[in-house]
Amino acid sequence: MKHPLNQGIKINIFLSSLSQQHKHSLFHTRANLIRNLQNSKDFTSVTSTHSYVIKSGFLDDTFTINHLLNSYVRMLRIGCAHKLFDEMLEPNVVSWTSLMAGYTGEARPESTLSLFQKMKESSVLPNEFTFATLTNACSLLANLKVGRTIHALILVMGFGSNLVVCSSLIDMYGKCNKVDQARIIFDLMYSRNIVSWTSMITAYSQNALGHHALQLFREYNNLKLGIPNHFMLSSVINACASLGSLGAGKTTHGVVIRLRHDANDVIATALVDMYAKCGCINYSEIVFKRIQNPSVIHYTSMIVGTAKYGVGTLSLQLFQEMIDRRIKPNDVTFVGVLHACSHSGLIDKGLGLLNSMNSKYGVNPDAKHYTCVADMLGRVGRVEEAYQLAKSVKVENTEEEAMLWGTLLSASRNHGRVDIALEAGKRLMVSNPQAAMPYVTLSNAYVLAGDWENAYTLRSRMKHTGIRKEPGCSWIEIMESTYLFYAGDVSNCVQGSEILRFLRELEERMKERGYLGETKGLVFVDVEEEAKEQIMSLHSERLALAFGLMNTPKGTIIRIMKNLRMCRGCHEAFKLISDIVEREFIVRDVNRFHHFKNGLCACRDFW
DNA sequence: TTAGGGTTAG
Repeated sequence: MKHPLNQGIKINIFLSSLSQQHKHSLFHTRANLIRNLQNSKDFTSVTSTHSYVIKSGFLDDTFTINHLLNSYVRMLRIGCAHKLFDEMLEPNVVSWTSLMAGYTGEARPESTLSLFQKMKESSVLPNEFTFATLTNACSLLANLKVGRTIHALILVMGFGSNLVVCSSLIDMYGKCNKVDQARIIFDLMYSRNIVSWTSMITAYSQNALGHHALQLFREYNNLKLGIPNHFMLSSVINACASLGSLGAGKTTHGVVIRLRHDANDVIATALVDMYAKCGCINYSEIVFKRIQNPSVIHYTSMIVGTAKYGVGTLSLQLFQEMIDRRIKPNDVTFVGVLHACSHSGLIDKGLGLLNSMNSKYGVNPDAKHYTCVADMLGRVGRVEEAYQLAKSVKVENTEEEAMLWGTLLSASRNHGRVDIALEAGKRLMVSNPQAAMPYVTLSNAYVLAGDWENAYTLRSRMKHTGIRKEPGCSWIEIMESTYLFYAGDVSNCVQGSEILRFLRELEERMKERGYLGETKGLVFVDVEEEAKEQIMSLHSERLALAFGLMNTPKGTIIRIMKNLRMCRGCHEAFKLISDIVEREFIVRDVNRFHHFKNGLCACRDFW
């Protein structure tokens, strides 16, 4: 095995044969080359320094070449990095790890893993960064089986207690939805740093456990372990977004401003996303407009936010704006614009975008884009077209399959196509036999078609196989209190009768505007439990909406709107409620934002 | 010199 300091020894032997003046000159040249590489902002300056490296005779110096390799990795030029690596005389652990990190950074985790296989055949031993990089590749793959194999290897090689490795393992288990396993690793760590705390907060946030994420953040602050950095704060903002917790989100934004992280790109994305998910698209817009050079991710975040808010035309305007500014859209951008078209009834526009994705913008449509289009067609009743499209789509994994055929199942239930619902349901049951959604939705499709026998058979099968549906719930946050509504249960609501009265009024007004929606659900008094549960879920969401209209600022109402299944495919209903909101309920929050802008709301809860 | 963060359809 090579000594880790081999390259240092080699250059020292070489230097010992040189004059003092020459040695000094060489060190100076090398330092300059490395500084140039570290400061490189574009590919041209890296290639230019590369040619100096060759001219100065440093091609055999592993330390310098590692810097060059890392610069290519930073510029996302993995081909150049790999070529350089292949030409290296003595690649060390940093060279191997840097190249592996490069492949992971370019979303090619399989290449990272196969490179590791080659590394094992070499005489270079992996270190903690190699295992952290490998673990990251497993996170990207979201492949728990491979991740566990790497974890086992980590334990065998004696890195099981390493700080760097443990932080990456927490992240990996979090991304594989094994948050309990992540917590076990976190709890067993001998020492932790801000990275390990952030990894655990992120694991909670990404697994819909926002309250746990915020609790851990409070713990970090109470223990006075240090000032949160932008990594930690962006994870906390994401937790607020996942909770739809506007209050906590604003408080964290206050902290961000106080700690002067508001100019950070990733924080800005998290804030745009958080405000949009909390229904405050106007705040998202304020944050967005302050970003000096918005990237494709900033634009995409705004496009998705406006799409979910129901203003598809604004999403399309933003899309055009980014194209005009020569910002290249990516695959997620197209998910956003297609989603916008779907939720705003802009069918022709959506189909046009799908057809031009590749030819005009160089983005290949894949299963997720076709799912958006199937949804778009399904919403307006073009279920047959959606079905034909779905059959032609090549899905790469069960998640994509679930999204595509789940979309078809909902659309066919809503439009009375029991035949398609049955096929979609069967596909979903085969790919994930434990999922409750296909049983419940297909059973509802049967009920809607008057086929009680099949609905009953399905329900029995569900019961027999022990598949249970978690009760649906919705929640709203009013003046720092959270109100939770479980499906079919309004017992915790003190203003129940008032809400019901308002709900009736709202329904009447919707009917006046032509909304036909799901009112027929209310006659399902004798349907099977699961079907009733779904209907009651809808009903409780309406209650939540009514409650929101009476007590909450516009933002919260719109967040609830986002969740309201009753508004699916009904642009008119959306407009109606938006009108009501615009007229009656927006003043208070605007004033609150005035204070917030001056940083007065910062640190109230968390510090 | 190598590890952590952002946007995603039912």
